[in-house]
Amino acid sequence: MRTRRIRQVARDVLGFTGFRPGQEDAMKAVAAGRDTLAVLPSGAGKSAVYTVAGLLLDGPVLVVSPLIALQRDQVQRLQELGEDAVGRAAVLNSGLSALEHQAVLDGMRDGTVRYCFLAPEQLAKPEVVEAIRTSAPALFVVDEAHCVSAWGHDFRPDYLRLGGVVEQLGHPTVLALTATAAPPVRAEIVERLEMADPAVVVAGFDRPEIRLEVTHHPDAEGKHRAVVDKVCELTQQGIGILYSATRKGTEEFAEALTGRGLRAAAYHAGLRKSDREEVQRRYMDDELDVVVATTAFGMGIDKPETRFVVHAEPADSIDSYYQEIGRAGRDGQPAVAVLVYRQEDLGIRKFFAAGAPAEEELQQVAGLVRAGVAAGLDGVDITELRAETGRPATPLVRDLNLLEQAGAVVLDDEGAAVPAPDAPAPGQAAAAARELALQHIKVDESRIEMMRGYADTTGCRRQHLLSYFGEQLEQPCGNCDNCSAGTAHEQAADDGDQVFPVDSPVEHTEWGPGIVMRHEDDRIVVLFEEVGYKTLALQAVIDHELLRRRAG
DNA sequence: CGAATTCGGCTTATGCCGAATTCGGTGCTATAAT
Repeated sequence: MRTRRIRQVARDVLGFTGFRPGQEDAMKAVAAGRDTLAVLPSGAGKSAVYTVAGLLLDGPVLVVSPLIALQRDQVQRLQELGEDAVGRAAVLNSGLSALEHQAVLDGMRDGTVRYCFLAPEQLAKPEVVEAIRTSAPALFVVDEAHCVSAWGHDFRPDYLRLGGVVEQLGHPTVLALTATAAPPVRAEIVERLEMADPAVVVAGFDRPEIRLEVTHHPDAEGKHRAVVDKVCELTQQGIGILYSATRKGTEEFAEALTGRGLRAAAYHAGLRKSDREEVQRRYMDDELDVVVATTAFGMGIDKPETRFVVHAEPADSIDSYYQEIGRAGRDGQPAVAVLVYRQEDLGIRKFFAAGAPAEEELQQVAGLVRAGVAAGLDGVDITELRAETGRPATPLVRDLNLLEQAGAVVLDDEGAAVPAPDAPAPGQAAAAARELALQHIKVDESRIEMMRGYADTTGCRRQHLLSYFGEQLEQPCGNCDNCSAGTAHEQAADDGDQVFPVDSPVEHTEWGPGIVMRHEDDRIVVLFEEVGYKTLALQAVIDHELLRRRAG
């Protein structure tokens, strides 16, 4: 019954004659009012889920999207389907005048605006949340949901507060969408968005058309040459993206490649907005052979005939790496992902992962909250903290989030902080909050180590990548450098499988509780709650009784 | 964490070397000046 309605709407509105893997399952779960996490590859397939499910639900659809450019694209896509078919779609952001802003909220309330796209920062404003609440949204979509875990902790902390927003809105059905998320990232998304007993749909993870290669280089100069040569070689076959970790790196590579006769341009967040748009437009219009970019380039870029993605430095995690190489070969034709690897380049990722707030800083914020409330305020908000400390808002929000997790403060609907009922003294609270931040850093560093593991493996690279995401590939893929070189061999089930099966909960003598993620030859990889991923030699584990199984 | 740049000491005048310092990625929003 519901299945028929879904198929009918998908056909009538989107012209679908069939579904991509996972799409229909996700639509069904959402249409049935169930919170859903859908891990589906690339852009087009995901937006269809909320477009269709939204039409079957009674009430407006709210879509949280990280970039304003992305929001505009989605609105345009819906507009092309016709207002008669899907209703009105609108964006809600700081680019609107006060009048326009109000008009969108009014439109949601009177039912004329069916889809509303906004960034999480909009939902930090209580009056916006309140206006949306009265429009009784039926569906709360978080697009690019991996941003919750990737950006929430320090860069865009409002992502961490979306769970509270969902509650304030009366818990409409929540749909989280992403193209990549390893199991612990999935768990964090579910937790942060306060999703209730969610349906988890994972499909179409493998991208067999992308050939996987890693080349190793001991020195910087040799690596630089290898990057330029590789890109020159690959542009014989088509266009692509070269990722570099720094802005300077993108400029230098772009210049070197231009010198080799290629149409190359750098892209990073330090360029003027108009220049960035121009580079993107040229890439989309086939006027460039290669875009040389930092991580600023990618989200929302859909260029299916991208033939290659080369990395001049490793990404900060396998999650990010998979996201970035996934931009190649979306047309289903052969493509290639090359990591030009030098061990020292992991250093810059470690630098980015560092940076816990100082204890004095946290103590000051905790102290100000306490003093403010003692002086008669209902709560201390960011504006007051900015005035008192002279520090920018983003780190202050991060500090408050850490203090909240440490049980020192409670944040109300207005975003104002009050001391928690049994709050520890500011000094203790600061120590606990800093401990939490250090724990995040350890986990981030362990994710970087997993990137090292990918670079160093002599096994099938695709098996390695997919097992990181909890997917098993039975046979070596035959489409990576290790398979071609003959060093890849089937990952045979070994003794470890009997004692510590994948997914089983374990406890380490030093690192505490964790979950077995995968087996690699004579080693096992465990994700520990407090220290992140660790690779352990199975023999040592057995000899020294380092791990024991625990009930889970 | 590592690369690039600047600084300082030594030395004896023009430059050289090691030590110290700095810098490095993602975007929203609000606000001020055209």
